Amino acid sequence: MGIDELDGRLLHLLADEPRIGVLEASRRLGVARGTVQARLDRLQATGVIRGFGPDVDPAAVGYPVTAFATLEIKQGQGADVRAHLATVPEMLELHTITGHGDMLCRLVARSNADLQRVIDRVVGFTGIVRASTAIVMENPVPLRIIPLVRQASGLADGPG
Amino acid sequence: MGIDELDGRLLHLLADEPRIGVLEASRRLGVARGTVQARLDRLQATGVIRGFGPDVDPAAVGYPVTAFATLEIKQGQGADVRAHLATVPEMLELHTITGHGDMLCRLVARSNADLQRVIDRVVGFTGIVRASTAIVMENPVPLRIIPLVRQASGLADGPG
DNA sequence: GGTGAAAGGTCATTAAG
DNA sequence: CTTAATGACCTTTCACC
Repeated sequence: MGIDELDGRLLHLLADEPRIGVLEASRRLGVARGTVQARLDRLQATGVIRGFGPDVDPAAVGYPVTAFATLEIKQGQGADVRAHLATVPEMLELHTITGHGDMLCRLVARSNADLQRVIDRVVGFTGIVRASTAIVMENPVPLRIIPLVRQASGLADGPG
Repeated sequence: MGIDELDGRLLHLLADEPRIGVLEASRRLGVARGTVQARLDRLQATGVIRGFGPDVDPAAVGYPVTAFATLEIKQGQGADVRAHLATVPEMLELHTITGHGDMLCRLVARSNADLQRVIDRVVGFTGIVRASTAIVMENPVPLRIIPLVRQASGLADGPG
């Protein structure tokens, strides 16, 4: 289940320089080629590394506005609502959560005005009782994983 | 600012098969290698592609519990709170938002019990007036970008 | 450790806005 | 005229056996 210190250093290296090769990585880590290859294979096989997909910035493709919407769902309508939300391209992420609301989703839009259109499309569905939206103003900490990897692998702070 | 249809197809291809090479991509897209290379360079230079960092699953490294916390911040304490939150490895993402709360953050933990420890660490800071947490039960739509890329580039549905 | 393949760079030519 | 695509060539580097 866990990852060790070498896994942590490898992940950190890959995050810093994603286009690094196995050979170069083995040099930086001070281990044999085969070791890096085996670790990489294992990390992918166990699902630690889901993939290396391009990290696309929604703002850079014309969607600079982000918002989080909490949706209250009518009992028994969950599956239908999920299917509906999945068809909205501006809906980037959907969670079912505890608490007063039932679902939390991340939305993007071309502008604040456009956000209204997106929200209308999202909530324009029977089964959604109520929606409350919070617009993102700043993003002081963009989605990150390295600090957690350090924690999980027992790495110290500082570069590794 | 925007991206065209070829950019969209390239991003889609990269998302599908992240380890694809420039040469193979050029074959699949039916354009010259230099074209793919130029598009890739431009997409990265303009910030559309932030990087190709490994997509690490927090659950697979021992943090299967996800939660969203809304924090109400005392006026003028924003910067200090941000700095504090940034030191918490289990805090994966931080936004400042409109609405009743002032900040929204994504947290992970080793268990529901461990989440209490994380929350205590997060809110154990002067400047945070109140916190409300929603635990994620399911994630029907994990963070995705391709549908938005299609929308932005004018691609039709279906594979491409 | 060797070998075939691909990445990355440059260039001149050509097409399209 | 400016921008982009193309195919060619070359060198270094890597992945695989």
